[in-house]
Amino acid sequence: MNSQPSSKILDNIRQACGTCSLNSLCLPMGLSHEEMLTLDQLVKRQLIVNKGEYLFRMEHHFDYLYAIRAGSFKTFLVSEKGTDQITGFYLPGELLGFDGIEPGHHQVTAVALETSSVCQLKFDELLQIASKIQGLQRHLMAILSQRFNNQFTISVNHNAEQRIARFLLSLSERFKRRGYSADTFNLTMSRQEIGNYLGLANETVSRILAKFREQGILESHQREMHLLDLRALQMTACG
Amino acid sequence: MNSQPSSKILDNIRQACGTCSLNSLCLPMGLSHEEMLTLDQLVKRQLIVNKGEYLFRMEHHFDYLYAIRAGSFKTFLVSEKGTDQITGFYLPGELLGFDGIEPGHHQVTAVALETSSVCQLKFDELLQIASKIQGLQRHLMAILSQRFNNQFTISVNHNAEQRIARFLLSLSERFKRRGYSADTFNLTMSRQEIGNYLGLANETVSRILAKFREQGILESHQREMHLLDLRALQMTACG
DNA sequence: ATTATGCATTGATGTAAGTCAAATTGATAG
DNA sequence: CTATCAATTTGACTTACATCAATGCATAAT
Repeated sequence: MNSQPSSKILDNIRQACGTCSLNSLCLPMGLSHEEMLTLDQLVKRQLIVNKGEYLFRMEHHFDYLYAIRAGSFKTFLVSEKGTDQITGFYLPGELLGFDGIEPGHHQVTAVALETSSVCQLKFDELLQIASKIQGLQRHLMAILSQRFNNQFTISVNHNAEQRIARFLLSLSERFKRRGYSADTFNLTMSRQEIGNYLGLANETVSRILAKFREQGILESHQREMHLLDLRALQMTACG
Repeated sequence: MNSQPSSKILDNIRQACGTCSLNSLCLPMGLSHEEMLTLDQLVKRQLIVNKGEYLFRMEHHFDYLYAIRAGSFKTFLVSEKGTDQITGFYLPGELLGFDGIEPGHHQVTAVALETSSVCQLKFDELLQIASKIQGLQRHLMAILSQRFNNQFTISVNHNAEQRIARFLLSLSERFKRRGYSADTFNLTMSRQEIGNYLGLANETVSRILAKFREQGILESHQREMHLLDLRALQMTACG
């Protein structure tokens, strides 16, 4: 089964992540800063995905997780009658592909929203390492559990305003954690895609953003977002 | 740190699960049938929770996962303005408590919907064992990933009929896997609770169940459910 | 520049589901 | 057996958001 000894695998991962500025986000508990110094295997594990291209497709075999180095992705599932349901947006430093673990093939399709760069991590190897490294195993489960919890943050019992406020705050939070501005960013998804994700019509998204502008909560032009009053946005999110 | 050697811990778990008819559901990949024969530590790890009692509470410290032996639970979070949001229902053979992994304290409160019996599993010990047993680690992640995926099965882009149809099918499916009838079962939750979970008013739940009755899709009286036409229900679920 | 093409915005109208209210049923206690 | 209380059902009315439609802007292609 495991032709590669796990210490060798571990070395490869160390090399791959050593110089990545995002390593603390992908696998924060797993590998100490000291462990990650060399980089020669990095390029081998790196992948460029152009805008609109698939990273993986629903029903295709599951082998890898992907850590986003740069860019962004959406995942969606295609329903019985052919309509898409967007299930998530993914930003730099975030892991994606977990949806394939169980039946062994992906439950969703992942598409790049802009030209993006990802690191490919063989899931089996990652698990092997996780069983060796204190905290990594737990961290992977934490990612999954948090993702599940957050799903209810943007949820069925919230109205359109609250959903959009929460969506913006979620993006803001995530950009901030990655060292980007928490109040000024470009959306890489359309109104249509936001609406689909939140269960709203794109017109509703547009109207509510207009309302937020009128209220002085934010400025926006097309996909440029500038949040002016995070506190007010939080109040709106709560209702 | 680990005063107990992991082989000792493993023995305890074996003993706890050896005679439980649900072991194949809780930890199917982890422990072979042969491994689980003795039972003397079982009672120690078993817990009875009466209807309406808490299994764990939001913001309380996270240490344990719970495997349901009998009964059922709901989990909910309390929003900023004090309203509840039900985040899940849990049936025999299912694990709950994962919500606490990340910040180290629970994100939701778990309440018994009827008198229930659960097994308490120390999460740290479970992880220790998972790193030893081929497949268990992966299985735990699979549970989490599936749960996340399923969240979109009952989702924002579906109307009231579809949500309720999907909810019933989900219950049916889960009862079936546990060896219970797939078409006849008692709901342990109120219309109010179903509505809260699905983002609908309890009146809407009531009305749509009435509609399903008229259509001959099911018979229901209070909380007794008898699904007559699973195929039709599936069609409704898809729209 | 000029036309195409897709996305965003804004307005007018319709509808699914929420809210409010009352009636019915069932469970529990006295 | 009757009273009480909660859950469910059903009806009348309201509303938030969807849908349909038209217009305004961008970016890209000619």
